[in-house]
Amino acid sequence: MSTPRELARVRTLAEIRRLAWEHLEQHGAAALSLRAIARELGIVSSAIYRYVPSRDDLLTLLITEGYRDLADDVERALADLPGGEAAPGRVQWLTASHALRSWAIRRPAAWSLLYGSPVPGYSAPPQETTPEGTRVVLRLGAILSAALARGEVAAVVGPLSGGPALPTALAAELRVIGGDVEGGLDEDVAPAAVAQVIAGWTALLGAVSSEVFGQLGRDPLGEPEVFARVQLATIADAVGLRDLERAP
Amino acid sequence: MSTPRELARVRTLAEIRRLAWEHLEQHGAAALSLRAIARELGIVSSAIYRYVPSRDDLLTLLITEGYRDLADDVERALADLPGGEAAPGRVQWLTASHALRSWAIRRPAAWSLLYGSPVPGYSAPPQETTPEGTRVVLRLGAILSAALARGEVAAVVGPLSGGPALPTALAAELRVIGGDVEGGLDEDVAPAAVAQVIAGWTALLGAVSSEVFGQLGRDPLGEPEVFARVQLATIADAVGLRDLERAP
DNA sequence: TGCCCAATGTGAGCAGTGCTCTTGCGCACC
DNA sequence: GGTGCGCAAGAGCACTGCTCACATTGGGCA
Repeated sequence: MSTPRELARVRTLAEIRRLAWEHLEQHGAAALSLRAIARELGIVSSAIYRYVPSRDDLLTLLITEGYRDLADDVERALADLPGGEAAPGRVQWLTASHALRSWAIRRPAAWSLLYGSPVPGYSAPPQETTPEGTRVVLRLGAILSAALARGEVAAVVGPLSGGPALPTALAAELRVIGGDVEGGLDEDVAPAAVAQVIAGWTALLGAVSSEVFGQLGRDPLGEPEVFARVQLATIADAVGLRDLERAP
Repeated sequence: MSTPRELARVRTLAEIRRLAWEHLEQHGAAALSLRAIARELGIVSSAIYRYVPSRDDLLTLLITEGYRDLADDVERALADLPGGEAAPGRVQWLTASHALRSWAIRRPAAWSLLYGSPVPGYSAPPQETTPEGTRVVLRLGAILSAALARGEVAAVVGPLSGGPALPTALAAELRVIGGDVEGGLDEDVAPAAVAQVIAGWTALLGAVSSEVFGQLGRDPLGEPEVFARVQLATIADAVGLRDLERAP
């Protein structure tokens, strides 16, 4: 292994991915063109199929790479947090939220690819994208579970008290994570907590997507950073994460 | 006016819109093909340009039509509400939320067109889409404003107390609506309320989009209706709308 | 060192797309 | 009853994904 040919091959493949991202950032997912990539690579259009089986496979490649990069970013931000896992749950959640948002702002096309409307005629193969794609949600779930176990979460509100059972694969995974945490999650509280995490997650997706996609009008607010901070803090509130410094 | 020719023209245009929606529902926005529509219309491909200037103009047409249909749906649901404007704010908000969601479930491609990632190379002309596109948010803002004036909204939480000013066109519009309501909104509370509405709105977008786009895995929960109800109720909670029957 | 064959690059070609242009037909109006 | 305008037809351009037969070339083995 690592013969010159294989080395050249991975180099070419990396260059293809780089050009593909460049194209994606400029022209959007649906306009991703293998021919254009081949052209910029200085190669005839058909030769690209020596490296990438099809356009859809390239998309899958980019999607998993995007998920991985995003999750790495979030986990890096959490690792840089003073106190680490011992930091207050709300601080961890907000750190992850802001890492999520700034990644999306930095790479709007990538965000669009991961969390925008699905590319027509293409659906990502779950067995390849799911592992990387669920890392962030699961991390958020772990954060909330830990905070819950430490009593940092306000009482679950409204319709969720004694809420309905939510049997789902994601819920199961989240409950597993909850089980790993000191104290774990007893049966009464777990379904509601799972619902809270998912609700917070979809709210995060909505807030970030609205900003990235310009859904609130182009440059809706004079102060995007301030507004984003308010939005993300509101979501942290909605999830029940108490601000330990303000309200003891 | 209404000569036979003009009549035939509007009939053909309506048929084009119908076929376009059909195509959209089946193949997605980016795959919308004028040639295919012309083919199904029994017309040669170039003839379609007598009716629709370009593919992008057809998209604009569909987008405004979609916004209008959605807003009409929401307002119809609110009009059918027993009590009408006098109904509790939370009931009105939840009614609008569920109308929004079921419209999205019923017309996923339309939802994707309106609130998904923007179609690359195309951006909707704001002067044509904005009026219809903001009807639902503004309605939600009016509902929250009214509820606020009637004291049905829980104290604004966390970081929003005395929150930062949010000077924006949307905020201005929302404040105008608030001014129409009995009692109006005084300066202290308005910015926070505006932030609440926008936060609730983006959360709604996120929740609905996650469900429509299958972001939580395909068929994530065994009981989609139950889960949606919990999600939407959580958002109503987050916005601060109190459940008058449960917690007086 | 030299040779073989697999890995890679080439170019033509098929079917599809959006869009433009010229040509000619037929209907509606005067 | 003419006739001018609205409309359809068809060819054509440039682009896409993808396939296939063929040419080239360079790495690894004898």
